[in-house]
Amino acid sequence: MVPDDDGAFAPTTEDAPSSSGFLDDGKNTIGSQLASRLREAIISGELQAGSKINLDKARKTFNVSLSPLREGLARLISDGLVEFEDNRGYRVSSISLANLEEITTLREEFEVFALRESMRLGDVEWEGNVMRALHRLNRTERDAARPETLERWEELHREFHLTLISGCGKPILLHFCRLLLNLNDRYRRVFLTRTSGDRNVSQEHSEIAQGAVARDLDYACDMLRQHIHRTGTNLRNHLATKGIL
Amino acid sequence: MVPDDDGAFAPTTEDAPSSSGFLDDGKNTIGSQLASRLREAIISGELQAGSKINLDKARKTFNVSLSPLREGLARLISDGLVEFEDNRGYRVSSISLANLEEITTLREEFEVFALRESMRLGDVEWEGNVMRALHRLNRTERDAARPETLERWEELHREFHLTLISGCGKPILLHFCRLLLNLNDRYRRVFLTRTSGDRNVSQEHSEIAQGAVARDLDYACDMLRQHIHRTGTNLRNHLATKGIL
DNA sequence: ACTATCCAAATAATCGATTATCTGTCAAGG
DNA sequence: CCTTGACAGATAATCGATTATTTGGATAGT
Repeated sequence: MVPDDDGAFAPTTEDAPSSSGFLDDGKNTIGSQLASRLREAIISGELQAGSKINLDKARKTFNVSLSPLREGLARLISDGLVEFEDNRGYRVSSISLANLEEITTLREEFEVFALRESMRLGDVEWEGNVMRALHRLNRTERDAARPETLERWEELHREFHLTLISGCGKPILLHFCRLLLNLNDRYRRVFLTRTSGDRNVSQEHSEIAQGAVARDLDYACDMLRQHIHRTGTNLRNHLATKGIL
Repeated sequence: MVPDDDGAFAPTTEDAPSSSGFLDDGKNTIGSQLASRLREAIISGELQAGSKINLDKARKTFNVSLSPLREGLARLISDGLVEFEDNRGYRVSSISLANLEEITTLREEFEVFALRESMRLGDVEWEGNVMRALHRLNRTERDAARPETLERWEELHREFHLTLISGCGKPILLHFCRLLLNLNDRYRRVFLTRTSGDRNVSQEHSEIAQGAVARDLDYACDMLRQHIHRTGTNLRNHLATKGIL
């Protein structure tokens, strides 16, 4: 289905976008399952940024042995969500204004570049995937009162952004973007439970998607850049407000 | 020394550039040592691209237990040099024309961007580091007959490129560039034991470095881009010649 | 011959116990 | 009162053995 996944960074344990999963989707080994659970725990803020991860406690919490625990943590290192130091153990990556700003800047650079390449190279199937992802996202409500809707929305939002750039034919670039999206999502999950009033995010997504399938390179790229930039600005404000320097 | 290493991707086990290492430089745990040895084995081509890594054999070869072996391999996954699949084990990342071309393209985009940021933000110490790295590189000969000189040159070359962009103040970006450099170096180590006749690589490096410290943004970026592009072209030719599709 | 099914060897994943390293605390010496 | 060193508890790293999964080949059925 995906055309070229030859070299490094072939998708390792990412979720398959397609809906009809009749064959088991990874999640096989305990290590994999742990990676997923931990990833969710970190991105959702359940595991506080910067906090140390005590192996013994984690082992008991998840009822597993050290080996798969380390295995799972190792993957989160690749994702940039966990840091490690020899003989000093693991800790959840810390957050900071500088970190957020770097993530935003790099997303503007890389994601926009990837979108441009997708528009240049993407086929009809890619277009279809984009429109589907857009539709599913826009039909999903975000209700701050019901956490499960937030989770669902986050999932579809992530899916939308990844689908947009999925036509670029550059696995490594996709890997980088996926990673940046992970890091970015944590900030949003933690600091932003609702959209700032002066934005119509659904419309922003629609504009990007429509520009993309119409191959209006400059327009779509510009819209995406602004979209990312606005989110960055909003997050920065909330970060400042809610206390973290 | 390095200004901000706050968020994700603080340097994990990278080699310290400075020469006078009076305190132990990481390399502590067996896992770390293994990661280094395996990285060198892969980049040098000793471990063939695409080949499967049999845990049992590796365990015996290196006289270690599974735990540190997996630990080491996990790090190489972060480096993009090893791939992993649940219940199917590890294998050395394969090489391909498409992969090489992506690496080259991304280096042109990211490394040039990082250089521009370095010139914008770098301080005098950064300038000094660049000039030192340049000097050390240019004073080192590459003799195809003596492998140890090649290794030494590769190390200094890598160091030079990383130093160039080390002033950008963006740890994540640096991480990405380091990764791309790793991937790229393997191609060079395997396919290119000497420089193509029509190039004066030392001079290319000098031009980039001098443009950088003179803060001549456009010139330095252009030189770097060309430098990367030429290497990509050379590698592509050798790849085609020496048989791999 | 061709496919499907089952078995055994190979290989990966996990566990529980052991060893090595670190961290904080307290006492002795300056 | 501050520094230094040693101890003990906490924590991380490693090991060897055990369990689970995959793979290749032999066998039976069509």
